[in-house]
Amino acid sequence: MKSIDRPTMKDVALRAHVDISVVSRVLSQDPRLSVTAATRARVENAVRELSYSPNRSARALRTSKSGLLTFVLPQIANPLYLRMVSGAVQKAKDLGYQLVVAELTHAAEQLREYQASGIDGILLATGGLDEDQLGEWMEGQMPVVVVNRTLENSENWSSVDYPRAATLAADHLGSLGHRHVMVLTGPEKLPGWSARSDAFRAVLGDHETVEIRASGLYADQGYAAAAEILARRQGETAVFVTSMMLAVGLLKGLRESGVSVPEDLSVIALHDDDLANYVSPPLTTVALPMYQLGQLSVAQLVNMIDDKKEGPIVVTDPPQLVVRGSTGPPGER
Amino acid sequence: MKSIDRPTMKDVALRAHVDISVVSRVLSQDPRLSVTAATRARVENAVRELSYSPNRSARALRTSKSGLLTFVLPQIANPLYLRMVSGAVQKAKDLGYQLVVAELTHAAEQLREYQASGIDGILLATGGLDEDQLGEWMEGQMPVVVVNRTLENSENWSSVDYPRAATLAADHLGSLGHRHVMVLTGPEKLPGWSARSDAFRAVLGDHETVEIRASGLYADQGYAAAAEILARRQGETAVFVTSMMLAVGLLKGLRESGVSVPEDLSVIALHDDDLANYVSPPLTTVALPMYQLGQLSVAQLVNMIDDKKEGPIVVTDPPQLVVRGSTGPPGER
DNA sequence: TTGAAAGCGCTAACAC
DNA sequence: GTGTTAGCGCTTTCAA
Repeated sequence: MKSIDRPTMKDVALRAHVDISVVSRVLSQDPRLSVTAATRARVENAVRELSYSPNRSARALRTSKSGLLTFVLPQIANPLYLRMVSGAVQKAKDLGYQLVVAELTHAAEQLREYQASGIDGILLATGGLDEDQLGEWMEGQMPVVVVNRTLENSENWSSVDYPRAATLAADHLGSLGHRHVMVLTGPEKLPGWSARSDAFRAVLGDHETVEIRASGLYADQGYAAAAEILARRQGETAVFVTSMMLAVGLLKGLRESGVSVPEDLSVIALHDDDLANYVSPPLTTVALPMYQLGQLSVAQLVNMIDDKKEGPIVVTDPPQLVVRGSTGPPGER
Repeated sequence: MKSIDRPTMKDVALRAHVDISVVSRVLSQDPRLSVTAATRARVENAVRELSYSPNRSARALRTSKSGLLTFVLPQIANPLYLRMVSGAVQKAKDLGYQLVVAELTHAAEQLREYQASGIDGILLATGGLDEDQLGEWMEGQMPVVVVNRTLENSENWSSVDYPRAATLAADHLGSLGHRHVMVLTGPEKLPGWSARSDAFRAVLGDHETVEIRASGLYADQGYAAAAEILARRQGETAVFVTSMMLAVGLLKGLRESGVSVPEDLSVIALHDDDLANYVSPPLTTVALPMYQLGQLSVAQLVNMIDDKKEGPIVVTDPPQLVVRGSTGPPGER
């Protein structure tokens, strides 16, 4: 399959009766441009008439910038990341980049591959790695933004406002009358994660709060955690889950154990997805602006590529409480 | 942020005491290579010592092949497509390509953009467009594979074996004792879709089968269809749903109408996802090899790019019945 | 304000 | 079997 020859800058130059370099200047919107209005118009006409668009490979070679960003995900088939990717795709397009997706497999060798592959920067979404493992990524010469978590030894991260979201969840449970609440959270003792439970406890828990760690972030690990929750429960009337898919699994576990939600136990989770409507009972959540997180992370990365200073990003769009059926007053039964 | 200068082919050539063109030949594994074993070894050593990897932009410019494939999706945030994308990413990497993801928005203008953006080919997953709308994509000079559906006027499509999957579903319901079954299917009268219900009817339905068309393929449209299903139901004891997310919504609709599944009505759906475990009752499905579909579609596309003849692809990995809680004998209550 | 020219790193046709 | 060379399409310095 052969693609028809597209017009080059030379063709445009010929048609506009100018030198190819003039075309280049007009197209690159050089700030200190020195082009007559007339010349510029001729060039722009020629571009339009030929429906010329620059050859990305040539530009990439010349400028040593590929115009490619890679979004590295722990596993693509995870609904949690989809809105983020969607936002990232949109923003990348706006900024003239294309977004390549990749799955994180062998961290170390993979980084080398990326460096070899000529991409301009990396978005790294991988809550599971600790800061040591992340080290080699951050120290490489390639711009990297770690998405959806905080970092202590680097400013190259972006996140949504988990403390605020956790506070919203705590307020909701508090206003319902809950005083004793368990926390179901992710597997690792990572800074981003403890921030979620800490903020939560700051509102609700002057007393001791039982915190259960699931062994992962997916529904099956939430399902597995149900048993531990029930075993360690001592009068708690609600569970705060720090990541939605865990709650989806938990709901199933509780159902099978004959615990009714929310009469016996209320459940609220961070992150929202259409899916929350379809579990039973529908899951009360705090929705977080993941689409915007994707967008802003790309913007941040591109700034790094352009050598503009850029600190960490926290998306300011406020989290939204979405009340569905899984929360209610305590001990209603 | 400045990336350190990577070694070029020239550096390798210098170190191996050969001409740059020899390096090129060794690296491109030219079939009719004419290189001494010794020279080849020297080159390979130099490559290793410098950890050289070719500059993709330069190669792209020279060969006018970017090494980029774009996967166009109707909406990224749809679990249905995830495994496909995952398989495609994996295969693309194996074949030396990178996979760019994009969302389908304005079909017409977008195609032009792709042509301008220098990608080598397109995977198009968009069950919603009819063959006319697809026309401009197929007729362009760019290789396009339409993924997950059949086409009548083109061979450039790939699909899983929906008829076989539908047959599996029908067999399951049949062996359970169901004789009167409704079909809930997608919105359009597309060839790929009628194949699903036709195959199903071939097994079960000598008699007339009521077919309900949902207005989309997502859970909310399945939810909306519940009312119509119940209104038009005349003794049917099961529903065959041609796409999983519809069934997820349907289950909720039935639950809210007080219909118990599977006692009052069995539900079985095409496509499987972990999610099916977490709805209530767990959904019986026929799992389809979507990961392999992603892989094979990429292979097919790359063959087109390489001018190798390639007909349509139907993934041969067999569909698998996954019995969960939503199917049972009719009228058990 | 515009033109000329070099060269980014690589491949491939051709010469030796 | 190996080297020479032209040039892919573009950006950018320098000269006019």
